Amino acid sequence: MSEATSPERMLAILEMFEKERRPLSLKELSDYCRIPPSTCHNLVHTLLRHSYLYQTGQRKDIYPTRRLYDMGATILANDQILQRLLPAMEQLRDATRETVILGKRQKDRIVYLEVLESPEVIRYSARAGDTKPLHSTCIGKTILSTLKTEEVRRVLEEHPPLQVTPNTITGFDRLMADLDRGRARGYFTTHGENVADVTALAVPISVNNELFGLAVAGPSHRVDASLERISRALKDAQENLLQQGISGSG
Amino acid sequence: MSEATSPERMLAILEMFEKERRPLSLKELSDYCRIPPSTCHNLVHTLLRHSYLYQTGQRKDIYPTRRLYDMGATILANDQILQRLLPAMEQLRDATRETVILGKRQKDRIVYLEVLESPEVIRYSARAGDTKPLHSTCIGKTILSTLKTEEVRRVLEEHPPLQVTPNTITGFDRLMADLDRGRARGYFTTHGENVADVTALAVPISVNNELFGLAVAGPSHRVDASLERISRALKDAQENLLQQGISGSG
DNA sequence: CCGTTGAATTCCTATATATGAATGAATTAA
DNA sequence: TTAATTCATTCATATATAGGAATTCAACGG
Repeated sequence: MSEATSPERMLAILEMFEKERRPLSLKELSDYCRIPPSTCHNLVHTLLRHSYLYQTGQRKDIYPTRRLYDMGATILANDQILQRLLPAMEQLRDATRETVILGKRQKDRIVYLEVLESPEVIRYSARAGDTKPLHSTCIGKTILSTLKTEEVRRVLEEHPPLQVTPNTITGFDRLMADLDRGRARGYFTTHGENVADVTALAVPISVNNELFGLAVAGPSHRVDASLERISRALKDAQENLLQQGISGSG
Repeated sequence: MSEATSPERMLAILEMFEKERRPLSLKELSDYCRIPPSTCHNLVHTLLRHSYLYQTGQRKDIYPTRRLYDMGATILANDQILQRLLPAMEQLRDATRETVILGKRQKDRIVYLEVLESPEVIRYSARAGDTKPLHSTCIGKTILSTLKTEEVRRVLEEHPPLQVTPNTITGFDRLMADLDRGRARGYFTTHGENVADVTALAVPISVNNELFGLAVAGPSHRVDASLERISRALKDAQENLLQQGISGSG
């Protein structure tokens, strides 16, 4: 029938407003989201009925109401994990002046749950909700490092690692060796393995017995030059959270 | 098939997190939202795939990511109408110390687009996205006042006015007389017609040739006692917006 | 004022989806 | 440790929905 499910299309409509940042007509939504007009009409009217959208302007232009924002704000304010980790993340961002990321494994990907961007104009830039591979990101390696060798092998077989950049480690043995190095030094790294010229470090963090990865990422030239200082700050943050009883890392 | 469409159910799931303010299991979502487990499973996994939800805790508890909030924030920040009206609304709220509301007609209802609540502990309380009837709210009367008599009659025939409170005006002639009084004095009122013991005043505001209603609402005992002062503040706000070229009221 | 154009809306049916029932996984109790 | 229970997941099919086509509506230019 359709190329996407109707719930997905509903998300696509909302995301289109996020992208375009202006009121859109039914036709525009239909075109941009690749949804047939009649189907788009139905979806938009469902959202209108529930007050997630309203009609503005004479040309029947449509725009989201505050409803979505208020919902997101309430939900965000009640996220126990983010609440508990945010102060330490802010401190780490300020100490390193690089982008700080909280991530978690979701099946065969890492999802970014929180991104605090560096104050520098040249910085690692990402958004909460972005997903990245397991094998080519430092948070991913952090997660993989907690698995048994056989489990890592199985994961990599089910989801063969892509050569994302020239530096990406795709071989099983080389990856295991890299994980060993990470375990030994207490943090995991990527050197341009997912994005060229980006160096990132990550440590495991455990909240409520659930595993997360905390990372610092930035342009290689800056991060490599301060690797000692940054890794120290990252480990300090991990230690800090452990002291607060938040993290019993693994 | 189902009692609600799948996009509606997706909204119901997100709203459930807003209501419960905590991670929920699939079973809980399924129960609370009255969605069969298998269907709920599908919807939740769609949201997981798109990073709107993530799995937290060991019991497969689920919670929304920041994604929704960030989307809402971007969209809200780009709402031209709210941006232009908000300063005047804040000023009006501070001047009256009562709840200030921006509303718009959506078919046979008024949708609240923005609500700035009074600082008083006893206050008119509402949320953006709430919808109210046309005939028993002051913003509704404001909108009706701009229609021709015959159009008002048709609207009321298609959506017969309910007796919401003992004070609700349901008769056509009495309502038209009330609209006339409103036109004469420059603002429209309700006296416990939609909620007992609530008095509200509204004026029309036009942005980009599109009609909105701006209202002040509060407990009758406070508002009735300061009717003169409050109506003056409301008209001042309207005048103010007109000066800025925002409002060419009707 | 009317004709033209493009968008919004409605309608019908082929088709994707919802869900009851069965299975599998995991947690708790005994 | 095993049994019991509860929850998550899969699957086949009855059923609601997506979308092409037709229609209505509205804006704009002549």
